Amino acid sequence: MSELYIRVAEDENEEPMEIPSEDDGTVLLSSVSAQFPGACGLRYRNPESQCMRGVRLVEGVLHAPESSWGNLVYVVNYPKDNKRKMEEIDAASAVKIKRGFQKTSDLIVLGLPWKTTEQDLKDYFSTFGEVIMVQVKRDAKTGNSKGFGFVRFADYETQTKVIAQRHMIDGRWCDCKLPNSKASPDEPMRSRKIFVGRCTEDMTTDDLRQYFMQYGEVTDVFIPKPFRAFAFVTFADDQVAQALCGEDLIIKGVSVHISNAEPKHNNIHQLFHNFPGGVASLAAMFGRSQYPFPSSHV
DNA sequence: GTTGAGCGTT
Repeated sequence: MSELYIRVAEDENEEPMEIPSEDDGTVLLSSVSAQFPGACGLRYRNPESQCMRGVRLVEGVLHAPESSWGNLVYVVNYPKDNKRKMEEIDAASAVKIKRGFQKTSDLIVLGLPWKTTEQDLKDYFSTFGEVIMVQVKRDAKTGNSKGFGFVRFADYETQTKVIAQRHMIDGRWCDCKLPNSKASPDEPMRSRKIFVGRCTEDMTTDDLRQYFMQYGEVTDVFIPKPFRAFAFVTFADDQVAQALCGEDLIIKGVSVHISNAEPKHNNIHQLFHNFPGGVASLAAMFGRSQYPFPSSHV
């Protein structure tokens, strides 16, 4: 065995990544595809001919050219048909990859004693792993607990463990489940704009812009006034927006829910949208069987 | 000041 690692890149000009070789000097294709999902082989530029050469691949094992990998940078091959597709998948999952492969989500905690506080929840769940968010839902007026809350863990393994068992919290058995809010995932609208639900009043457009910048270029942030607990964020790239849909993100310590922004209605629709009795009574007033205004999109 | 299956001020 000559080297421990070979240098692999997606492109000759990209920064290479070191991929481990096996004891016999070969490199497993699986080692490559672990870092470059979808990879089906390697190639390199032959220093003498300046032509690209393929690396021998036998049953998932990549063999060094001339018995040594040398100091060359090897370039990843993707299946021809899938190349475009792979790029799209990469872009769409870039957000998730940045954060790690297993995304955690908020868990609903059912059956909490009325007296249980967020500190109690945090203390209890911290025995399982790092807790990054807790909430106890309360009546806005009285401040009384509604007997349920939410918890979010840093690691997916923790989440899995917590869901799998019942929890004795302050003398009551409680259940942790994936909330219904994402049981029926909204879809399929390739918008560059996302709906940010469960915003709090202290979130400014700057806060949101600063936060969402990490995922891609933000071209607009809109917060309805007066406060309505949601906002819209528009990205330059629709794939960034799509990749975020369905996720719960934590901004200023609170969990916001990302979904597709529904197509914007024009002013006349907005005006009549909350009409008492609904659009049916409106239609009746207009002597028609249907909502009197043509629908419009985006 | 109560309660005990559920689902987070779109």
